[in-house]
Amino acid sequence: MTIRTMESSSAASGGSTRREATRQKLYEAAVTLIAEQGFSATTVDEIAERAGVAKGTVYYNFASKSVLFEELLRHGVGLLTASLREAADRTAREGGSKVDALDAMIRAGLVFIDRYPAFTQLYVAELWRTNRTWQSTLMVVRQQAVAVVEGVLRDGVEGGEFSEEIDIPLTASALVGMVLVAALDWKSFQAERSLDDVHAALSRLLQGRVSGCR
Amino acid sequence: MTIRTMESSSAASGGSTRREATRQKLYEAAVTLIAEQGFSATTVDEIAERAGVAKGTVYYNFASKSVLFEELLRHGVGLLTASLREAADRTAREGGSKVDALDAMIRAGLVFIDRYPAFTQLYVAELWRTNRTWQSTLMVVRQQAVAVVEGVLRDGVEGGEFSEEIDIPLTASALVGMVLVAALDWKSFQAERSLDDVHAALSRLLQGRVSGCR
DNA sequence: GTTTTTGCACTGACCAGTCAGTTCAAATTC
DNA sequence: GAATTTGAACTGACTGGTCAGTGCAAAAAC
Repeated sequence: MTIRTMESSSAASGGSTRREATRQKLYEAAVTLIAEQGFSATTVDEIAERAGVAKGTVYYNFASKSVLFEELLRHGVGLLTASLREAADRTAREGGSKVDALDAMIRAGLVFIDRYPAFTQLYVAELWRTNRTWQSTLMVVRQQAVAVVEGVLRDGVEGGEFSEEIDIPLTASALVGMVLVAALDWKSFQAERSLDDVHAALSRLLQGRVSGCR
Repeated sequence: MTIRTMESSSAASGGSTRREATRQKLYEAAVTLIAEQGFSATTVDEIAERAGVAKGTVYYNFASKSVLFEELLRHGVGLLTASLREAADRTAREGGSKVDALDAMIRAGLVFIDRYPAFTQLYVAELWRTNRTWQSTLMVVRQQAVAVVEGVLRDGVEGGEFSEEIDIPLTASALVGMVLVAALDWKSFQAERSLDDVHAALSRLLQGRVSGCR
């Protein structure tokens, strides 16, 4: 058991120290490797090599391989949550409806996945696992993101825009799933298509315009 | 290089030999362990122990750990595809519309995930990875399943039931994602809810009845 | 002069895959 | 029908390699 005192004392978030730059390089190296191969199949030596640092540096900056991964997860989902919230808020500010807000969040989700496909991949791969040390981190972080969608749905029901009958958590999950899977398939199997294209298809589905909306 | 003559001569499919029973036990042991921990983190010793056989038996029945996993994938997705196709065919036979067919397939998907949650979990975790030996197996098998959904969409467009504007592969992905993520969240976070409940929520979403269908 | 990084040798646990040997039910022989 | 043989199925101790994590002295960065 290594002693590693206070990870967060000096420059917890967004610091511009040298250390922060090294950590960023390590995140970037780890994210692609773990997305490709999975956590267990990725070695610390590989991560260090891809980041262009010595192995010792990894352990100078993170207590362990798992801790590196956990902080990576927190970091990534933090970005996503901020982006979703920003999309919802912007729509509200501009006086859009709640469907507009959902639509804006779909786009924000697509933009995120477009920019960080490896992170998304890795996140999906770990999300429903059990018995892993970082499970609780993952749950917390998931809830933060899903809560944004649920909030918009709740507001929509209260404002009379959505049916009272809808099941908020389940509908939120389903919407997230729709975007997630469509986007991952897009990136994996038809990477040449434009974001607007994908967004248009998902919008149509959201608004029930597939089956003519009888 | 071990010599392994004709795997399939005597009782290739559904045979009731002792060997077949052992393989089944190994599949069942492997699927839960790999779903929980991932492929690399799961040891062959663990699989053997949970299946109640000796390690050597694993290697008597499968050329390697990866081969065991690949055959497990093929086996599982085979079941899913058959079930989806059955749902689509049944609806057609009974004179249902294409929306009815999609709805029946959503239910078939939920039933499958309800029965084999571990398999689903493991499948999702591996699907978008790259650089793994079983990647091609996974792609083939994925396409079989998605093709069933695409087929129904295509028929629906031809028959005038769906808009000509829809993007078939993307919409199919999105529908699959909707069911997949909603169902995994259901199993992981609100396992007490009934299948009918979940199905109702997804039906509503499919038919655009969320936003009142203006 | 303090913080951070490097390079590298080392350890101990763990694990995929191997192989010589065992088991036992069915086939063969007498 | 009792004795013997066969071989597919199974066993588990063993091996060779891999990898997370350590330790530390010296260099570099600030």
